[in-house]
Amino acid sequence: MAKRVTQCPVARSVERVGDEWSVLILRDALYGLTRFDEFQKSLGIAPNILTRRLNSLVETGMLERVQYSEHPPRFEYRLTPAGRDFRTVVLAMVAWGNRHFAHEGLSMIIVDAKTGEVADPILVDSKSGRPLTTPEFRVVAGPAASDVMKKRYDTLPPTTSILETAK
Amino acid sequence: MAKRVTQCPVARSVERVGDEWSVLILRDALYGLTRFDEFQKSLGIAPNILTRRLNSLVETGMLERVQYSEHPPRFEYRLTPAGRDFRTVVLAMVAWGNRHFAHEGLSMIIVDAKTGEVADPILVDSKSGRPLTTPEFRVVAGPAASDVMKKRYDTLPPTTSILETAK
DNA sequence: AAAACTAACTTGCATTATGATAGTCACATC
DNA sequence: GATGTGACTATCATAATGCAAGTTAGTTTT
Repeated sequence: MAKRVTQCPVARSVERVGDEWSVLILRDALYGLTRFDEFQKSLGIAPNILTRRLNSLVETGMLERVQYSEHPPRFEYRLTPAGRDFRTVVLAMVAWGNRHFAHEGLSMIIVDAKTGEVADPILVDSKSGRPLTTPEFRVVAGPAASDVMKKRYDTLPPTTSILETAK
Repeated sequence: MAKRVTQCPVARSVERVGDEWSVLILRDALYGLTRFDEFQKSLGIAPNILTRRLNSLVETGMLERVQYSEHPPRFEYRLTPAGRDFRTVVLAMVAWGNRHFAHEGLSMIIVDAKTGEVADPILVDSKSGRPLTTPEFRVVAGPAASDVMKKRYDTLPPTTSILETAK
């Protein structure tokens, strides 16, 4: 895809993790993997592709390449704060995938570390605690929105919008 | 990427929306777009690519191709329940993007539709209302997990894991 | 001290996907 | 009859991905 100059936070996310490997690499990094060959074994990815993806994740500020041994020279890839916070998106994917594509039962769940009770992840407003469902909450242009973004997200959508209104 | 047979809900999500356009198409569909040329104009995507992506989203159960006019024959792409629920992942991306890549200010925000107050989206457990942060919550293998998944997610990670434990 | 091993990559080349442009087809409207 | 619209398909150049093999800098084994 051509490089885009966009304000949309979704498009910006896609620029960073919008290929087929980056999300899986970050999933593994969030799980605790840090080394080149760990990722390679876990993902079955070709080494040249892994190199490219790791470099791009470093460039976009998701990972950091850190030398952890001088003799021999060895490197590991550590999550940056932004990369660590990508956990929220991964967990949203886990929850969504479990809701719709786990016909033979759940193979991955989120549980309370102490009690072991299964958690059911939903998005809420941190202040009010209310779930971010439609039509109670809307997506609108923010203070720094460009004219294009304003035009798009401050007017009513062309047809019934799910981001704005329940169908 | 080669077709994978995996249980991981993250990988399953990536199979469906792991290319550079699908997430943006779904973003637009969630906004309310349904027609071929609406997507084309909005995204600036080549028509042959759009055809392929729409077909793949229909195949994977995210969209439905529905004829809304017989004379002339006209079609639109409607979100399935799974596609509509993908809103949760998109909102997680919006929140994450806003937290880390909106240095010049927010261009897209989620607000209370009535009061207009800005919402701050976080993931919580729907039952207890507690935020799904580490180390209070862990990701573990579920009842339908394969041996590979069990081995991976029921044992302690190789190094400190963010999915499991705070760094 | 040579041989094998490990981690982290490159290089070369075939295959596949993407992207730009142009063209098609069934209608509808002027 | 000419032009317009919606939803594409076809062709071909460019770019990305994938596989296999090779490289480099060291460490460990025999």
